[in-house]
Amino acid sequence: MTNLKTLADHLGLSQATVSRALNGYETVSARTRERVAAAAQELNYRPNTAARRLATGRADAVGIILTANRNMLIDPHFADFLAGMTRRLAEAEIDVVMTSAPQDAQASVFRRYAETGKVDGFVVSAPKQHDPRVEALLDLSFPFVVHGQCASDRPYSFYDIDNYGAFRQATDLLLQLGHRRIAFLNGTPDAMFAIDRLRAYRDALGAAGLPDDPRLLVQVPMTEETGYAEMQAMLASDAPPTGIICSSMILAMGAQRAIRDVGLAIGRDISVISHDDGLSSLKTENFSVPLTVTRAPIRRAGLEIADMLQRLVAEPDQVLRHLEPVDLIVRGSTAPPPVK
Amino acid sequence: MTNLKTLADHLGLSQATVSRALNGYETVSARTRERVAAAAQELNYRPNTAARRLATGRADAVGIILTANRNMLIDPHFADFLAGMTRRLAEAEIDVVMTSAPQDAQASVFRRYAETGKVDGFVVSAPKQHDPRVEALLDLSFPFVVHGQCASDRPYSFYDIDNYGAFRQATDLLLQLGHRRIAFLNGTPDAMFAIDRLRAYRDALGAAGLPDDPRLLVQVPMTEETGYAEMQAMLASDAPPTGIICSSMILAMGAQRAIRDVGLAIGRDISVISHDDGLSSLKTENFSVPLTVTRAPIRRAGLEIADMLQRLVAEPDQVLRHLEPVDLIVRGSTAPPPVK
DNA sequence: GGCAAAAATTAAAGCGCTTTCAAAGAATCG
DNA sequence: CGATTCTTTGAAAGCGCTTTAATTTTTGCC
Repeated sequence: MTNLKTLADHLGLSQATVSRALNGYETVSARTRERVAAAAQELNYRPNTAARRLATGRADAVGIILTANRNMLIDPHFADFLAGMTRRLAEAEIDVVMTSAPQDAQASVFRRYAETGKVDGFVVSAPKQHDPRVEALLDLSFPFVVHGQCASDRPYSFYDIDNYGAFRQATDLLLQLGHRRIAFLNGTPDAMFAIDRLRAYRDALGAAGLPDDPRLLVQVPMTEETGYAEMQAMLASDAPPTGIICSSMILAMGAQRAIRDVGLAIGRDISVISHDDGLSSLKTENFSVPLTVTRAPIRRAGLEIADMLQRLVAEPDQVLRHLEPVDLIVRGSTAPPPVK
Repeated sequence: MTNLKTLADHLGLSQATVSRALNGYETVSARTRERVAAAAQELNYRPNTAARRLATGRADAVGIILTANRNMLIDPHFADFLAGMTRRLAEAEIDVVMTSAPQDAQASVFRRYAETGKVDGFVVSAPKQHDPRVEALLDLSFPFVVHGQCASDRPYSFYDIDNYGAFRQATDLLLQLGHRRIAFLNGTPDAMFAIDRLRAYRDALGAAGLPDDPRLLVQVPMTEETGYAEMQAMLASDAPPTGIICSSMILAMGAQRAIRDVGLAIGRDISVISHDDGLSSLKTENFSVPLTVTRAPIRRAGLEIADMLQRLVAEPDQVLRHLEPVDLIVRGSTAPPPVK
C-alpha cells in the first residue's frame, strides 16, 4: 500500500507538494501537478481516510441512526428516501454512516457520533413532536437536518412537505363533492406529520360546519393489515363513511382490499384519497381504480436533504427550512357520494 | 471538546496511562482505572474516531455499496437484510458505511474503499454469476462476505440459503400432488439465486419425466406488476398451469391478484407455492389463502453475515461458507390439481 | 546584470490517538 | 538489607495526512 511518503520519494518531491498537487492547489505548477497525478496513478496511490480526516477535521460522512426494533428501514418510505440521499451524497464523495440504537439511547448515540467526529452532520428521520434527538443536536450546535418537523423552542433546519396544506386540500375536495361522512385513516399521532394532517382534516371539517365524528378518525400504524382491519370495521358500522382519506399508500392498499371485499366500487360507492409518496415499489397504477392523491415524491426529499446537509456542514451557523408544496392530483377514485 | 491530552493533564497522568485505562488494559491499577473513568465521564471525553483509526489501523466499519439507478434499497428484501445486519453490528460498535455507485464503477469503488481504509470489510449483495466485485476483492485479499453465491475459480466467503434444495422440494411437492403443468415465476437470470432455482425446477421436472414447457417458465423482475401481468398471460393461454411456483412473495402477490381476477380459487383451482423471505412488511397472512412456502428469513442472513464479517476481519485468511437450509411449509394453497 | 516581486517548493508542526520501550516504584526473597 | 522481580507509569515514536511559515527558484523589469 503506497502512502504519501513513498509517492513523494518516488517523485523526488516533498510530501507537501504532492499533497497539494493531488488536492488541486493552484500554487503547484501545472507541470508538477501532472507528474504527480501520473505517478499517483502508476503507484495506485490512495490517501488514507483516517489520516486525512484527522488532519482536516472533516469526516466527509453524514450519519443516520436507525431505531432498533422499530425498524424504519423496513418502511418503504424510508428506504426510498435513503436511496435518494445516498446517491446524491455519493456524487460529492460523502458517505452515509448507519448504525442502530434502541429508542431510549438514540439521543446519546447521536451525541457520541457527533463528538467523536464520525460524521459531519446528521439527518433526523421520523421526528416526534418533542424530539430529544433534535434537542441534543441543538445543544451541541452540530449540523443536522430534520426530515419532517417537530416542536422545538429553538430554530433548526428541516425539510418537510406541506402536510397541512395537502390534507386540507384533500378534505376540502371531498367536502366540495358533497361528502358529509369523511373518514381519516391516519398514522399514529406520535409522529409530527400525523399531527399536522389531523389538524388540517379537522380545520376543514370545522370550516364546513361539520362535527368531527370520532368513529371516522383512525390513527394507527401504517401497514396494509391495519388499513384493511380499520376500513373493514368502519364499513361494517351503522354509518359508514362515503369518503376516506388515507395517510399513506400502504394504508390505502389495505382499505382498498376491505372495500373490494364488501363489494363496493371505489369512485362510485365510496371515494378514496391517499397521500402518495411516489414510492418506487408501489405505483398508483397498482390500484384498479386510479387513485386521487396528494403527491410529494419522497425521493426528492432525499436529494434535497443531501444538499441541505452539505450547505449546513460548509456553513454551520445558518438555519435552512424547506417546505415542499404538495400537489393534489384528482383521478377516478373521487366522485360525489352516491345518492341514497 | 476535551481530548486525551486535556484529560491526562487534568488527572496528572500521562496520555499513555489514560489511554490504557480507558481501553481496559490490565497493566493499569484498578484504582487508576476508576479515577480515569470518572474523570472521562466528568469531562465528557470521547476519543476522536479518526485518530484512533489512524493509530490502530482499524476502521470499525463495514461497507455496503448500493447500485445507483437500480436501487436495491427499494427492494424490501434488501432493506430487511440491511436492518438486521446493522443492528447486529451496532452491538459490536461497528458502523455500516453506505455509498452508491453506478453498475460499471462498482468494482473500482469497492477497491477504493478498501484501499483508503474506510472500512474493514464488505458485504457484496445480489451477486451476479460472474461478479467483478468479488474478483476485485479477492485480488486485494480484502475481507468480504457475499450474500448469495457466484461462480468464481477462487474460494470466497458467502452466506446463502439452499436455493436449489428449496425449489427442488417445492417442485417435487406439486409433482407428488399430481400436477403436470407447473409454472415457474422466477427472477431474472442474471442473479445467481434465480439460476440455482431454475436448475432445481428443471431437475425436478426432468426426474419426473416431464418436458419443460417454455411457456410455463417466466423470468422477470420481481415486482407485483410483472407478477400480475405474467400470471394473467399464462391463465389466458390454451393450457394454463395447475400449479405455480413463485420466487418471491412480491411476485406471488401479483399472481394472486391475477388469479383472483379470473375468479379462480387458490388451493382448489390452482396451487401456489412461493418462496418466503419472512419480510416484516409482507406477512403470509396477507394472503386470503394461507400460502405454502419455502421459508428462509432474510433477516437471519443479516445477523449471520454480521457475525461472519467480524470473524473474517479478525482473522482474514479463512474462508467461511454458510448454506442455510430452507423449510418447506405446507399450507392451504397447495392441493391436487382439479379433475377436469 | 542586479534587484524586487512572484511563483514554486520544502521543512516541520500538528491532528489525537495507540503502543513500544524504558524507567520508576513496590514487593518479594534469600 | 541488597538483589531481583513484578507492577505501574511515562516518554516518545509513530499512524499518514494537511497546512503554516520559511525557503528557494523564477520571473520581470530597469
